Amino acid sequence: MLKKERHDFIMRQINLHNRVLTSDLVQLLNVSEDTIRRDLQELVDENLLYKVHGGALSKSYHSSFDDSTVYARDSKIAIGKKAVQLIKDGMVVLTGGGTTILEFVKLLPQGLSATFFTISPLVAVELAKYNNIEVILIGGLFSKNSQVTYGGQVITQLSEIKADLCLMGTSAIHPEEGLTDTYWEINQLKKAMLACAKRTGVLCISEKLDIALRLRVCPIESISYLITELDVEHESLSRYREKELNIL
Amino acid sequence: MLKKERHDFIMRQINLHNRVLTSDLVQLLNVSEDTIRRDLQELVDENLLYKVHGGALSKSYHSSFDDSTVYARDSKIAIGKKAVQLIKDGMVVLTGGGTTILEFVKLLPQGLSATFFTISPLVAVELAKYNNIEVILIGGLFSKNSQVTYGGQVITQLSEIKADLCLMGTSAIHPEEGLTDTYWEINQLKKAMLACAKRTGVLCISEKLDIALRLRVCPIESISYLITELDVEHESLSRYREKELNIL
DNA sequence: CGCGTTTTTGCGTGTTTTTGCAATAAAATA
DNA sequence: TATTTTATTGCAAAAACACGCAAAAACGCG
Repeated sequence: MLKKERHDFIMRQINLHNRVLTSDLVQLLNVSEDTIRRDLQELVDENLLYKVHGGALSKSYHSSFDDSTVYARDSKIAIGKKAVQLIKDGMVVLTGGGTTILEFVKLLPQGLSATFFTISPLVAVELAKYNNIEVILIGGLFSKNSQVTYGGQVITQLSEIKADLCLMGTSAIHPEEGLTDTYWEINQLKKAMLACAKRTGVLCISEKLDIALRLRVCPIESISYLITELDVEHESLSRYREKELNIL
Repeated sequence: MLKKERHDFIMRQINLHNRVLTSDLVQLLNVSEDTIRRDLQELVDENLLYKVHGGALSKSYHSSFDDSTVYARDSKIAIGKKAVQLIKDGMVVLTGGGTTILEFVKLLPQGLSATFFTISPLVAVELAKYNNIEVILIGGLFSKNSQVTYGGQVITQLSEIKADLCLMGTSAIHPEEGLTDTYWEINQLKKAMLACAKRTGVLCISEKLDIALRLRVCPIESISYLITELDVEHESLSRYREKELNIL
């Protein structure tokens, strides 16, 4: 293998996973540690990555580290970790869009082998970083606000899918009113998504609890899992515990 | 064996495997290392490949390790500016993916009112920033390498579209061989894209000129506009000027 | 044809690049 | 602190490379 090819390989790994371990590269590329170290040093000289003890980091990673632009990022990561537990090898999963789902995707285990349908381009791009995940992007009109595809075509395609699990973010959830939304199109979309999955998980930061908006998506009983960043025993969730749904 | 034959052989190997080792060529062609090295140097002078220690690499093999640092960004912006001139209010445009297209999208005028179909999630997200552009994302299997949707479903959907203009990036273009590609799926995809647009523009940085890969997408005559970062009168384009296509 | 010129090719020689190893230093971990 | 893991440095061997040279072949032209 040529040096340039090795460099390209390393850069691909870095851009894919934002980080790379020297020891992993040694195995993957089947060369000595010294060679990898020299490679990394040369890439540093070309200003393409950061070198740290044990491996290297992507440059864009550092800039996206102060990515505090994502509102309540810590909470969303906590939710993501819980949601990951629902995913098993071989599953067919349907996801919506939103920053919470995005954080969830970033937390999936590397080796996971599964099929993901999604209406969110950004989620698709993130999912594509996993080698063993098949990604199907559902196409249609693209919403400027919610950054997902919507409209009749999307709903038609959804009707042809049978997923094991549907994961979606939420605008509002209420113990009596269930899942609600403000926009007609998004409302229709969520109904269609619910309809094609055996079970549904709702990812919901605590501040969206106990809110009801104009349009009803589904009653609370239609939801299988409610996933928040709060402890399962937290009192804010007491009124949801009475209902027939699993709280994570 | 004549020198020209050797050169052709080397280029075939390169386009087939994206790389070639000096030592392999020595064996295959049964000549001395020096001859191979001279050959490679001459091919470099003709701008047909990259020479590296140990062999040579294809020019089209510019692995997508550009996340933050888009390769040849200036050139791509120059191309984008030219491509923008083709877009008029009310048009229906179909675009592929790739960094060149992405730069083009960023350069569109704010007020533009048009309809864009695209197979690239990233392009869709970028297009969504324009208020008066309707964005339709064509869904299907999502390719981890090229970051676009592909496969039967995409092609079916494309067949239902009638676009005024199709804009695509390119892996390789050659005055005689036309547009070519390495992967079957992408090849099929590009054919389908061409078929549904009245006119086609190819965005092509100059280093992709005069390269022919394994699979033919279309002859050069099927292209309406060739858009490079070079001046229209540049000599590298002379062999394309003889053909029936507009050069921007 | 003859003769000078150019092109092509391989060889020898010295240089540079690449790579792994060993010894030592530094950092992380327990 | 002790131990393990990771880095650094210098060194040496192998591989790849560049350059000049010369023989052979191809070419041009009177």
